[in-house]
Amino acid sequence: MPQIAPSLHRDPAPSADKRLSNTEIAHQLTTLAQLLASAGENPFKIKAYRRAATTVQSLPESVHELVQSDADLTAFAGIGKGIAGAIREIVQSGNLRMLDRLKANVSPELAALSEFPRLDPKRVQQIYRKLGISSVSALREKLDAGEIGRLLGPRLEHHVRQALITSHELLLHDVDDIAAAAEDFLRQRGGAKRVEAAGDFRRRVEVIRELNFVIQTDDFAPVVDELQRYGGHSELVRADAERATVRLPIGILLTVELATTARWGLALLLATGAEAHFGALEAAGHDLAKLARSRQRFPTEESVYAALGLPVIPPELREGLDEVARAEADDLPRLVALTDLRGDLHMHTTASDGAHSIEQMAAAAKERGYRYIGIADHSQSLKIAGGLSEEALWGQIRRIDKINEKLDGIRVLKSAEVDIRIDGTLDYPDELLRELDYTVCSIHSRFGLSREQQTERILRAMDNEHFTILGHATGRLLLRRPGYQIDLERIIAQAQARRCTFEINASPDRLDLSAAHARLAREAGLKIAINTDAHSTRELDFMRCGVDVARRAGLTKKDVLNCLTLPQVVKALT
DNA sequence: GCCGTTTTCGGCCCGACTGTTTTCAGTCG
Repeated sequence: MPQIAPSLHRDPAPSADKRLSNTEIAHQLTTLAQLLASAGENPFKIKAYRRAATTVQSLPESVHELVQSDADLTAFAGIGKGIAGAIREIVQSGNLRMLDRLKANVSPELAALSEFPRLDPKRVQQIYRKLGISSVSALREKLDAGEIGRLLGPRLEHHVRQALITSHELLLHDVDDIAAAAEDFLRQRGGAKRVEAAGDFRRRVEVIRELNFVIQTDDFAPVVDELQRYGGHSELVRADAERATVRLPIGILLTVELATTARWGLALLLATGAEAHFGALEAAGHDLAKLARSRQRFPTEESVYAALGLPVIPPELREGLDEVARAEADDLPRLVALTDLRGDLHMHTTASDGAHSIEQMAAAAKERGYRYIGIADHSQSLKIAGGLSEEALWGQIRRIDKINEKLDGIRVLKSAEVDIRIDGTLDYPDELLRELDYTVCSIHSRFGLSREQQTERILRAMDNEHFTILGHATGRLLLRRPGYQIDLERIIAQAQARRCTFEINASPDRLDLSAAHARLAREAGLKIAINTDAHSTRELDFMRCGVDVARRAGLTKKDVLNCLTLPQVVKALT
């Protein structure tokens, strides 16, 4: 079929032809970062370009338009004068001279690698040499054939796989800001009259692939049009008269569903999920599908659940576990809330790898309404994190006593994040551990032990009478690293026998215990701590993420150790 | 290259251990 000549009716302005999306601009910045990395440039400079690229990808506004309207790009985090200039050059000329120069100076295979921002050029060149290949397509073939794993080991294989597959998942904590921006966008640019988040995000699932909103508007088509302009351009994945999905520049999907006032509650419930929850409702004889077919009004979720003869089930519990049975028995838990927390039992200070002093952490905690905090700096064997020597911990104990004399309204508890050594012994002698109010004991080494060995290691550690809380029980890092293998049921049984407990580590990439694990611990009757593991005053705000997990696990404030008052917690810890 | 409750320079972890690709790169917080 012959090419059709461009229509003469169209706007002929050449500069308007190619409007770069934020994705394309960010891509140039990450490509540049890759080439700088290959050229052995200053790592901080490389990081700066990567960070700026992420910022560009996260913006709902079109950076192209921002440049054209002469907006100040340096107002955005991680974009200073230099990178703002680079972005302007990309938008105005379509390319970046520095990038072209660097490309011209490297071999074609290295230049090709720069298209894959997460591929480490050094490691790939190593693979190229050993396998006698020189292209990304060959690399992909070798990966698929299992040769990289077989010849070069699982770690390199993992690296290549991660780098070649574009990530379409984000941590819940990172999506919080994106969801807020998307909601604004839908109201202001889309003209939506009412917007409410649903889906996994509303159920507070720890990793998000798709962001869902239910919206109300008189005209859905302009919303769909506008969504495709999100971040300059967002690819339309699917759309019909009442539902549209785009892929945002940052990688995750955004789905918007139209609802009326009369059916708002039903639409919200259906968009919130999870499928397993609907399955559990159906299995218990609650015919949600019939309600959906009816002409009845369901303006709120309350009205939907009421029609099913049930109280409202909190979104965090809608996973098809025991929530429907508990709702039927009028036995839904009153889930723990952020305001129920009275303290935080795991944080670091400048004594090890934290950014703030004991006094600063205490002041910041007091501002958040806490009555106590526990300082749990790293122990001596964790050199990289500046773990405290025995002498240093003795000194910190004395210092905390002095600080407590001066503090008003908040008490600092003495603790340490004590390494569980390979043989299951703790990283400080008993006579020192005895001086602490409690301990957080964690594994920070030898993740590769077998399930049996790792479990034994923790069980042995719990034999120590000074063991109080198991820190980040599995060591997982979401989207980066699976945890080490443990037999949690045996460890829970030992915790019951030895009067130990667990924490939900609220660090957004840990969330460890997971909701499923926290549920098991709760069912065993253990009181679980929700701890931020904060390394700065700002990270005390991670508590919200831990509370999300606790709620998904069905925890009430009675199940949470640091919902106790100061006298109660002191008693519970002795 | 960015940034500032250590603000216009000098920071932005980094240091010991692990384990096999057996000699240094990856990994822990």
